[in-house]
Amino acid sequence: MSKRVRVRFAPSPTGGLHLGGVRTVLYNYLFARQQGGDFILRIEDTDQSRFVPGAEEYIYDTLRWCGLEPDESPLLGGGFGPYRQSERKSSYRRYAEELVKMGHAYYAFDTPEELEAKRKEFPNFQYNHDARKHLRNSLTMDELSIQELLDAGTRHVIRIRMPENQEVGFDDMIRGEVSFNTSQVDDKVLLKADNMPTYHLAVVVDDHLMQISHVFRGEEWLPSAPVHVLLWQWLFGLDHMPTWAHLPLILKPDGHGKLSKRDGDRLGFPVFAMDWTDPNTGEKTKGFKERGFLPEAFVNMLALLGWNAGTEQEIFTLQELIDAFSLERVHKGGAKFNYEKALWFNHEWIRNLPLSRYEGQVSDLFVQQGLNPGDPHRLSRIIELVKDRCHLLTDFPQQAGFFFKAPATIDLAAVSPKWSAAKNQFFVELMSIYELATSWEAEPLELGFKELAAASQIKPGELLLPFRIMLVGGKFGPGVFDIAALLGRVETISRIKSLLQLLPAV
RNA sequence: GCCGCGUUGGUCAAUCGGUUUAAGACGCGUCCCUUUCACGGACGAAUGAGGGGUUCGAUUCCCCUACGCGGUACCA
Repeated sequence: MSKRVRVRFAPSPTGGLHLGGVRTVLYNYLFARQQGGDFILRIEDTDQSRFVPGAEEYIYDTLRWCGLEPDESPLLGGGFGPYRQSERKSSYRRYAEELVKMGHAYYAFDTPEELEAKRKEFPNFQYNHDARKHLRNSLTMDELSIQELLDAGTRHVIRIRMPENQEVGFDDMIRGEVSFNTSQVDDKVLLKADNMPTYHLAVVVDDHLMQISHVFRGEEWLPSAPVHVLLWQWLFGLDHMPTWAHLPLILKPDGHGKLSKRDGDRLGFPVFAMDWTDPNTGEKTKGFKERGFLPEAFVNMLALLGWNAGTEQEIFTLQELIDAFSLERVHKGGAKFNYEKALWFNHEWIRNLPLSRYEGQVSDLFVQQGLNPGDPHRLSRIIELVKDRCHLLTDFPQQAGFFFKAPATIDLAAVSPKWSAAKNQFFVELMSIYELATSWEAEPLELGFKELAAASQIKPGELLLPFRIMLVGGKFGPGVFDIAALLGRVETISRIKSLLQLLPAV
């Protein structure tokens, strides 16, 4: 009885993929891998008016970046293709016709304009079992005129004929028993006038043809689930219907409602996985990738948004997620997205991942900022030194820029109020000592510094901050002597000298 | 409006009727460490929407109300 696990992610290629979409991918992927099943990517491009060039490629790129690659897709192919619904167009009509023959669907000749007018007249208008009695469809017209219209090629759609007052329920993996009364759901269009199926027909037909065993989708689909269940019942039999799981939504951090790309702009964090530029409007939306997130952290954070292992573990590798994941532990309620926590996840991953995983990207980031990363070995030491202070990959240039270029801005106010002739003298002497230092390492540099301080009768604490400002320009960064060691003799002395010149004479 | 799904601290959340003074994490506050900023450590503030039941006993089960969200397209 146990059939092979086959799950699918079925996005509509209309723009960038946002958090919620990627999380749906993730849960599909985790389940498939854990169960030794297949993860399929199917492109739901049945709405030709919403075609957006590049959106499909964006999906591939995003899945690749996240490391959530499908087993079958339009690109990869597979035994159940084509994987783009527009290319399966010809296969849908016969199912719709079959439903008409069974009496579960009907032709409707109302034009979109007519229906729009109706909705304007009656705000609560629904094309349901009641309304259909008064509209232009094959239920209200005689056989002959229907045939005439059809023969004449009159534009029409095929609608599902929802039964009256019937309870349709199913067992949701996350929510348990869910049921709806059919009188409350209207006669959804199954086949559009352009012969393309709507989502309702296409999911059912394709999930059947592709032998999908489990469907994980957003909670926004719950209200139309009875349509899908009925379609399964009539077309392929309830025994073959996939198991459903409706995922909770990801909500705005403030206010209310589903998280949308607009919230990102408004609140200053990414919502899409990667940067996306709408080719039609030119509108740019920022992505987590370009913002400086590691895919490991992004995936980890998403997994925990609505699911938890029931243990105290929060940092998970993909493999650990595959092993620990379970639908039973997915929350029912929606989760408000928390960017602060996302930053924390990224910070953890920056600190724990081997440098080799991301030093190339950090190097690129330096180049983008006009800094020359130079020797890779030195770069690694620098990254190692500052990574505790970086929540994002993009924080590195800010946190370590002074290693590659003398500070552009100098926090003079941090030193000048307490500046004195004695301190000035100290640094003049320090330069001579460093000039002659035989070993340019952090420890001996610190030792020389402190011995001189003692000899000058100044507390080292009074001198350390000025020294830091000289080298770094501000009150941040790793230990000063580590910095001096990596900066080298020439640069260190040069920076001491230039600050001394900026300070007021005393 | 109607239908559906939800509701534990500011946020993510554990608890699957009974050693719980209701975990843990993020964030926040205080302190320690650090003669910078972080990291780290210690401590702290902060939670079961309201009302009825069921039960010896409810955060846990049921009902009602409130609130939130979703849906209500020839979009997905």
